[in-house]
Amino acid sequence: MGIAERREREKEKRKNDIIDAAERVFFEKGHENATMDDVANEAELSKGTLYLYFKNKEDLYLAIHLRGNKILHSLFQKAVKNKKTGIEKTRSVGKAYVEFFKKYPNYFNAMLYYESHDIDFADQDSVAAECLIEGKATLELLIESIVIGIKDGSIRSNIDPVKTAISLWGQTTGILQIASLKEKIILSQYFSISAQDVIDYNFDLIYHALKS
Amino acid sequence: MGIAERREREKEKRKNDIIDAAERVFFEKGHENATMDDVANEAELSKGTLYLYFKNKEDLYLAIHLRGNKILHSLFQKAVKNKKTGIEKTRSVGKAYVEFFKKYPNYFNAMLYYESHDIDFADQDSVAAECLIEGKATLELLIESIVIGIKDGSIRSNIDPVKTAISLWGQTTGILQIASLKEKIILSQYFSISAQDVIDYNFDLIYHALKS
DNA sequence: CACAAAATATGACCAACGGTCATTAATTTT
DNA sequence: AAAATTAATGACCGTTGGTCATATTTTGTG
Repeated sequence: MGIAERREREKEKRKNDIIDAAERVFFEKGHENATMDDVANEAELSKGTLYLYFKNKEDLYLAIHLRGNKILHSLFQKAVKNKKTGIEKTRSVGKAYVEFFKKYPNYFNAMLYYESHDIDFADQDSVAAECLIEGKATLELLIESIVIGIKDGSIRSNIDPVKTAISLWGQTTGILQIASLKEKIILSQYFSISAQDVIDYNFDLIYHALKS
Repeated sequence: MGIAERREREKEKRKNDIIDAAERVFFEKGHENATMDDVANEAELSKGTLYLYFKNKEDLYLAIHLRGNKILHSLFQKAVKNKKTGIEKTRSVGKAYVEFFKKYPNYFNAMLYYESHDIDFADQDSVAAECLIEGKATLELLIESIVIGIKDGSIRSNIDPVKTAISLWGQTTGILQIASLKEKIILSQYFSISAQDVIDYNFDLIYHALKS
């Protein structure tokens, strides 16, 4: 009964090839300016075929985001491993997020799209649902770091790990969003500071809020 | 020479009427699902006329955002006035932002659009350029509160007011973005916490980071 | 008032794009 | 080899943002 499995493999491969093509197109033109015809051409498939593998344009873009989120997840895992104390782990996770932002700006944009749009999670089989699971697993690493920090005394004990993790996630995403979209006009032109300055500065603030 | 002035007034009035109509449409359907034809119908004008007053759909939506930002600005002014110490002013400004988020969810959505999209500020006469100025004036109030707090000793002196203000702005926007878009699915369903919990919690974190 | 000039407004029209579906092609099963 | 199932195609459709030649209204002039 190897046929069904082979077909499954081929289907998965084709799906991946489409995402590969979609990345080339979306990363070059951006989500708004990229068209499904572009992707079809790049993938050397007809447009209709794309819709056999992905529900719609958003679903396809979320598939790209999912790849990015998996990268981020592994960066978080590395970050947690390399440090001893909880607060160091926590800070390291934050640094990993910034590293992700700088090293994979295109994936970061896909993440921003995910974070700033009202995604439809209703369909359990959609890519969106997968993103949700992957996103939770990623956040869980941050929560765990904070828990460890409370236990080892490096983080003050009167905080709530889950709320703190969500706060940190939202905060940092917000800062990186500004850094990404408003650097030229607001930061540089109005206040003569670099995105990196604000990012670094934000870390100090957070550190100050958490340490015991 | 009253004619030119009257015409100018009438032009301004018409512009406002269009924004009024646009609010009704955009607020009901959201930015993506609202069409320029909808707005034209609601305004009882032809579509072509809309384009005499606004460059494009985004410009019209930004005009709505500008109204929202002016409301926020006045809330900030009130917030600053009512408090004595710098840290109280700063906290009060934060509370005002949350009040804005709750009381004017539609304007808040317009603000989120502005914050999460790559707006074209090139044209000096566009609504986008006005938004920039208004946004800066609003942020300035936050900066000023922090400066006062450093002077009166309620905020620790080794922070940078501008960077802090930008950080707080980005952080809070990030949190409110999550609260707004991901409440149902992530916060409630996954972690059983309310958006309000996270917002309040975030305030405590920030307070902790700033106080001397 | 009559007529020209300027300013406004109109809506038919266009191009672009996301998405669909009847048809065709390829593969597997019988 | 024929039937049945699965996969792929691309012409086509509806919607929408935006335009522009034309029409209407208002203002200026003799």
